[in-house]
Amino acid sequence: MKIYANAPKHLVAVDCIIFGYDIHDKELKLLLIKRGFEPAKGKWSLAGGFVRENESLDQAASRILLNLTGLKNVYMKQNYTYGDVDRDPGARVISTSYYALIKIQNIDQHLAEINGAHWRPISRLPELIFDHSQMVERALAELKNQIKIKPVGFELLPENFTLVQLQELYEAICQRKIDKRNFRRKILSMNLLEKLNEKEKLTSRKGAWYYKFNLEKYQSFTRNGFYFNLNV
Amino acid sequence: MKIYANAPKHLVAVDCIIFGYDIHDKELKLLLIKRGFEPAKGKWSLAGGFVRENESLDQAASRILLNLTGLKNVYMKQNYTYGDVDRDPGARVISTSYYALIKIQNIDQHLAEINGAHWRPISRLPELIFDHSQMVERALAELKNQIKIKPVGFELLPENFTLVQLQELYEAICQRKIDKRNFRRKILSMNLLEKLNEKEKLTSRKGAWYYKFNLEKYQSFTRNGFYFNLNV
DNA sequence: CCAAAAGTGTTTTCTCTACACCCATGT
DNA sequence: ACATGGGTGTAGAGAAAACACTTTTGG
Repeated sequence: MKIYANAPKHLVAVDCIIFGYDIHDKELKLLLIKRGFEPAKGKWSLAGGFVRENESLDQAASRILLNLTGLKNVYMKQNYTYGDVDRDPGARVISTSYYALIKIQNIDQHLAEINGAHWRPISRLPELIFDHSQMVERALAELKNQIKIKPVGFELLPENFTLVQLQELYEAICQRKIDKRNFRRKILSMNLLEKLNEKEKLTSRKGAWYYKFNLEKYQSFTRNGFYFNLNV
Repeated sequence: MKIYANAPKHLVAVDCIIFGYDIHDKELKLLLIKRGFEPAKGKWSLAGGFVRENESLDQAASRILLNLTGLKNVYMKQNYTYGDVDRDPGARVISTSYYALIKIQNIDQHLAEINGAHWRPISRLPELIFDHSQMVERALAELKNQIKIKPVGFELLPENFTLVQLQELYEAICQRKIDKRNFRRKILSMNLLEKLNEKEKLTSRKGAWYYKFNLEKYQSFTRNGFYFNLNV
């Protein structure tokens, strides 16, 4: 039962698992920061911060991401709240994790550098402080699920992308090889992609057609009971 | 970036969405309480309470459930954290919701009564305080997903149950009619149910065989890469 | 013997998977 | 002309869905 007076108060933080995808080396990456203060100074951690008096958790997460990357209006999703008493050796801190999907090429390099942020491939992460590795694991598990049932993969790609690149993204996240013909049939049959009159010519002589995701179509299909489903 | 000193502190609460299932009227229910204090005294709400200094969020949720129902070792799962600044008009409170699946017949009636707790069918819920309706909605959505991919339905049934009862539970949660033959074939083919030498004779002359869920089998199958999947 | 609920198989449809060759182009 | 990556269709297997009658037994 809630009794407002005399109820204890707690430090509440938000930690951001910032995913990016590099179309060139075909790897899913995390934006990590070198912690600049005690405890655990110099160790790798997620981008985090305390929740202020007059901001919601969502706002805190957006603020932290903005300060680190200069990005607004990014796909972010709350993931889990970590509340063990001793999870942070500095003090009792309750922390809610959010994951963000960003277009890696859009971030403000200068800002990121100032804050000691670095991209690290998900397959070779350094040791992280506290329970941050667990946060990453949980977020990655959710991303793997989400990408099959919601068109969130496009948040990680440039506006225009080729079907090869899209497939490589799915392979990087699902960590398995996908059949090219089956993949293309499935994604194209949803009618969510718009074929552009332009080719990507850097990686092959023939060139690959660019596509882009059509959000309007997706939203109108969704209103009619359509469900995204890429069962890869 | 975290700066421990001078960071603001917040009231942190836990709210429990307590699901129960009545095999007789075949309805999914919620255990709600009449709030005994201001603000919103006399209104319906979820069971909640503030997180103490020396307990984790999980422990707080278990404590609240125990105090209300007398039950321990119940299936509980964290669902979402609600952090809008003005969600509680009494003060700024950040609240993490947990849902619990309990066997309705096991609760301590006396304790529940003292605390003003009442079962209400999910289909005809009263208006709830604050954002509690939203909490219920989100928890129910997750339950609908979970019940298809994890054997959590059994948490809501008595130890021994008939296949008819199990199907009715699925129909109540998924809110749709399920084909009897397909349902039985799927659930039995997983080899998780043990047929008992006893019949339920109250609802029919022929009687229906009792079954029980075999947790050991489930765990050993799970270790071998088996996934529960009742695609209803 | 009849009412009421439990229990039981088969066919059809659809979805998923596996698989190999031609195309376009820059050098 | 050839090397390189892009693009394309079909057949077979397995899963899901649709469907109706028989069994049991208390009264």
